[in-house]
Amino acid sequence: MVSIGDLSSKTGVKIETIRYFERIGLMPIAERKSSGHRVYDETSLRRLTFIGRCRELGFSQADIRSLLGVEDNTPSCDEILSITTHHRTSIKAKISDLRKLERRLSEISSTCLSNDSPVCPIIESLSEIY
Amino acid sequence: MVSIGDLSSKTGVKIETIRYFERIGLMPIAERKSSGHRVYDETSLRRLTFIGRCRELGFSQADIRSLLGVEDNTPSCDEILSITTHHRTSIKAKISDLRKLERRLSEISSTCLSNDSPVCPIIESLSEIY
DNA sequence: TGTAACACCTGTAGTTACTAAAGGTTCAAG
DNA sequence: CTTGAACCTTTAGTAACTACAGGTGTTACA
Repeated sequence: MVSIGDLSSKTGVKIETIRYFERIGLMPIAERKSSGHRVYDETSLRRLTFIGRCRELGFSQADIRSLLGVEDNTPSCDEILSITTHHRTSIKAKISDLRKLERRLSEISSTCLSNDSPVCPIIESLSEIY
Repeated sequence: MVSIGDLSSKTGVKIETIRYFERIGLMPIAERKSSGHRVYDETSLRRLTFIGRCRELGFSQADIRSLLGVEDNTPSCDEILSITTHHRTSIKAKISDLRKLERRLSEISSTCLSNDSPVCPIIESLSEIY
């Protein structure tokens, strides 16, 4: 039986965020001492650890909800794998988008390096009307 | 002299977003017809085109503000190159983070494929307390 | 036993970068 | 002259928290 501060340091999830997770239903409403202070057991610790890791892996709250079976019942192995695969796919897409961006930016930057004209070619190329 | 709808279709920036840009000071307060309808000239078109392209390149609003010299005066070529380079660096960092994520996810997924145990190894590994 | 420092409580507002909706005017075409 | 599209303002909603204000509880030490 630990306090919210202890739970926070064990999981690396900030206190405010734990309370927020309770508010939005990702964490169950914690039991309280007579003073109103929250107390947690190992089940809570496991659940918050899970949420924290999912967060580190970039899963959305909606995904985490599904993985935890918050609104529906506990998901099957198939459903879990499907959520994970879907997330991987969107990460790959994001990587490819960012790589394109990076290439464009490097092209644009290169126009500047060897230029001391009064007008900035970066700004010019970005404002150009076709 | 064009309407907000025309400006929107020329730049690909949604009407609501144009009004929003005006509200937050990225775009100057537009001149109005007696009816209150906004009218724009080519200067506006160039400015919005610039903002739109920056947005596509993933620059933050703060960056765009600096590039446009909204709060300070017009930035020098050096400042422009510095903002651009900084942005590139953070994109590269993001790419490398996402790649790590992707690898972790693929490891995690692989534990599931060949397993029909009653307990999901993905969920287990993510909830595990050390 | 007193008191200081700290942990905890609730509730609300702020963040980024928009998007959408409600409820009303104006414009342009037939 | 009417009708439908385009425009206006203002406000609220989104994701996923974070931070603050103003108060109560707990604990360590003198």
